[in-house]
Order: sequence, then structure tokens, then C-alpha cells
Amino acid sequence: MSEKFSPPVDEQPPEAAAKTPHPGGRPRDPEKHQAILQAARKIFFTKGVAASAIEEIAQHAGVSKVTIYNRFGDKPTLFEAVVKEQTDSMSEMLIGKKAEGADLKTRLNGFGEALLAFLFHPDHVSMERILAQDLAEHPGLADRFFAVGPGQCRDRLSHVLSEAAQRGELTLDDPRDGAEDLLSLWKGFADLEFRLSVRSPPDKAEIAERVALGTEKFLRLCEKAD
Amino acid sequence: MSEKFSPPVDEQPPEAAAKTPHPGGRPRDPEKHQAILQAARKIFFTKGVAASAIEEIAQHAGVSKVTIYNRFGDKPTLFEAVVKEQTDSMSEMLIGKKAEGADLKTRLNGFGEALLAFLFHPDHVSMERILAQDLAEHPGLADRFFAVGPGQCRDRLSHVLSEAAQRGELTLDDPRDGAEDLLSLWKGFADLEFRLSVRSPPDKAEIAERVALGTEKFLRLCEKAD
DNA sequence: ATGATAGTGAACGATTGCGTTTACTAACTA
DNA sequence: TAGTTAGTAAACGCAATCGTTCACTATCAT
Repeated sequence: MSEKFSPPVDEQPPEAAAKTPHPGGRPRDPEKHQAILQAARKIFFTKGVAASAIEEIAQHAGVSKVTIYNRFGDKPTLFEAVVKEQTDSMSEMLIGKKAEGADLKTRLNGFGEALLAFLFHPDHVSMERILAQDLAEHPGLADRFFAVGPGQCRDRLSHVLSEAAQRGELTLDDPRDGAEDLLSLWKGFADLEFRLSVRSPPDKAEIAERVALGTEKFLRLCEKAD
Repeated sequence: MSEKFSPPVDEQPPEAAAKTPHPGGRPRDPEKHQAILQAARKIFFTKGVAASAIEEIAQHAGVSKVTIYNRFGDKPTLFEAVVKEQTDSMSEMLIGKKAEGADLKTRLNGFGEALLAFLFHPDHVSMERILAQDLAEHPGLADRFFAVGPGQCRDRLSHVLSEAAQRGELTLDDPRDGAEDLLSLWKGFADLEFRLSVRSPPDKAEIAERVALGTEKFLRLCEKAD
């Protein structure tokens, strides 16, 4: 695997795109880019990186194998592009859900439901599986992924709790530990079951129920923690 | 991968071993069997099944490649043998720790420490990583592994809690849910960090601290749950 | 000693899949 | 129309690895 987490070689900064529009010649088909990433995600996350053949991805994307190599240059680089796309969408989701609402419980539930819907999505479960393997082989990547993924997620929740504590809405020793506890209660045993393919992905209702129960337990825990 | 979870073809029932001792000919070297499994575990759990070469395992075990094929016949079968060995040792551990002790907290802590020491061991973390990938491809295996692994673990803890509830040592709606909560609090965020190779495995002291904190929170939760 | 099984080392055929090259067509600019 | 880039299809060289076979040695029971 590669040692970097960088974008594909051909990717241009959004602003530079205007400066270097079409130096002449046939323009790239933007749909192909998406098609490749989509197919790569599906294949990579299903069979694992090592077991995935570039040619299969090409075929699945309706694209020539050479096109993939021209655009991404490498198998590891293609994989990193897929991972980056996924983590970006997670960041977007976390920003989108500002955890607004009337009381604390409602706010937490909103945050938790959005988060679990993302974490328990088959695509994400698969990615975590594959990525864990990859990170074990390349320790350098682990911290970088963790920072933009689970770490960011915990910190954001921790911030929500911290604010609530300042407003006197709950008592809390350490917002960071609190966030970890809340996340653990939300995910619970189901997390393991999804990862091991014992259960099929949950629907909205099941997620809402999990989150509600978890939030309730967490708040009960805080009341007694003063 | 293979579709079954059965022992290697050559394995004999323990009793039959006396009946069919040595029909003549050179006896098998029992040390080689262990050496192969040990090497296979190391290689499989480090690089993944697909990326592991039988020849490397053979070399690492100080054994000829043909010997492996003669004994296990197949790569998937070898992998299954390794997994079986691991789950067996987990069952042993769970039976060994009967969760005995003076008060409930001590008993739970004893159980939790033994369990986490096993779950957070690098070998087990690696196996769960690799296995998750394999189970995703072969759903039939998932339930069978879950039953002898995490499922058994949860049920055993659930039983401990249930008994305690009957003795009036704690109040509990559903021992099964309680067990899941307690497990979640014990594992916490650290579980994810180990799986993603962000943190190195914990020592006894760290485990004991995690477990103590988790147990405390859980018991606090139960007191308020009546 | 004889026959049988276990084990080794080396070579083999077959397959797979990476990444490249070649020759060709398609789309766009000047 | 000429020049340039994007894309395709097919074939190639190359390395890895599976699972097998062969010839040979080692270790046991009778």
C-alpha cells in the first residue's frame, strides 16, 4: 500500500480549475470519475483491497482499465481516494447536524441518530473493516484517519456535552470521557453484530430506539455523578 | 473460502486416537502441528488470509509446504483450524473465570478483567479484523462464530447478572440488555482505537482501571433503574 | 530386512492480476 | 484542418502463489 493520504495526482485545486480549463484537447468526462470511485468503493469494501482486481472495477464502472490508471495511477492511490471521499462525507454530516433543539435530550438524540445512521450504514461498516486491515499494515495512516474520523466525531460530541455542562444542563467530570461513554452506549452490542455480519443494517426506527435508550442511560448516569 | 467450520480432515476424535495409534509407518510429529498453527495464526492475522502465502507460513514454521497441504489440505481449512483454536481458547477462558468473589462488584471486575485481557490481546484484535472480512463473504459462518464467541460471552455475563438480581444484589430490567451495556462500558472507545491500530495494547493496570470504571458506572446505572 | 507412512526440496503447470504499451478512435481548441 | 488530450481494446511482460507431482530420506511396526 501507499504511504500517503494524498488526493489523486490529477486532482486540481477548485480555483485552479478555472485557470487551467482546457489547454486544448478532449475534456475529461466527469461522470467517469464518479463512476470509478463508486465502483471502486463497492468492490474494495466488499472483497477487500488485496482481493479486488482493478479490471473488475473498470468493468463495473463501464470504463477502460487504462483510464483508471491514467486518472489514479495506482491501486493504493485509488483506494485512498475512496477513503477520502467517505471521510469527507462524514465530516459534512457532522457539520450538517449542529445538534440544535429544545432540551439537551432532544439535541443529543438528534446528533446520535444522524451519527448512527452514518456509522451503521453498510458502506461505512465495510470501510471500517477493510480500513482496519490496511491501517494495521501502515501505522502511519492510522492517526491521520482517526483524527478526521472517530476522533473528530468524539471531539464534536464532547464539545456539545461541555457546553451543556457549562449551562448547567448536566453534571460531568470530563466531557471527553462522557462523550466516549455516550458513544459506547449508543453503539452497544449492535456495533459488533453489524461488523461481524450477524445482523443486517438497522432502519431509522431501530436507530432512533437505540439512541433514545442510550441517551436516557447516559443522562441518568450523569445525574448521579455529581 | 470454505463453507464449513469443521476440523482438518486428518483430525481424529480423541478416543479413536487409541484405537488407531500407528498402523505402521512413521508417526506424525505433533510439534509440527502446533508450529504450523502458530505460524499460520501469526501470518494470517498480520497480513490477512488472501495476502498470506502458504509457503511463508511453512517457512516460518520450519516445515515443508507439502506437509501443510498433507495435514490441512487447503488454505481455507487451515484458516478455519486457526480460528477454531482461538475460539476454543476463549471458551476455556470463560469457563475458567467463574466470576467468584465476595461482593458483586468484585465478581464483575474479575470477569471483566479476564475478558478484556483476552479481547484486547493483539492476537484477538487481529483475528476479529480478519474474520470480519471473511464472515462478510460467507454469511453462514457468521452465526456459528458469533454463537461460540461474542454471543457466548454475553450470555455468560448475562447469567451472572441474572443470578445477582435474584439475590437482590442489583435491580435489572433485562439481564441481556444489562450485559450488553456493561460490555459496552468496559470496552468503550479503547476498543475502536485498538482495532484501528491507533493505540498499542493495554497492560494489566490499564485494563483493571477500565473495568473498574465501567463496573462502577454500570452499577450506578442499575441503582437508578428500579 | 520389509513395507508403510511422514516429511523434505525442487520443480511444474496453471492462474491471476498488476501496470505498461501499442494502435486506434473520440472530442475539443485554435 | 492540425494539434492535443481522453478514452478504448487488446495484448504483453512480469511476478506471485496455489496446489500438485516426483524423487528421495527418515522413522516407525512387524
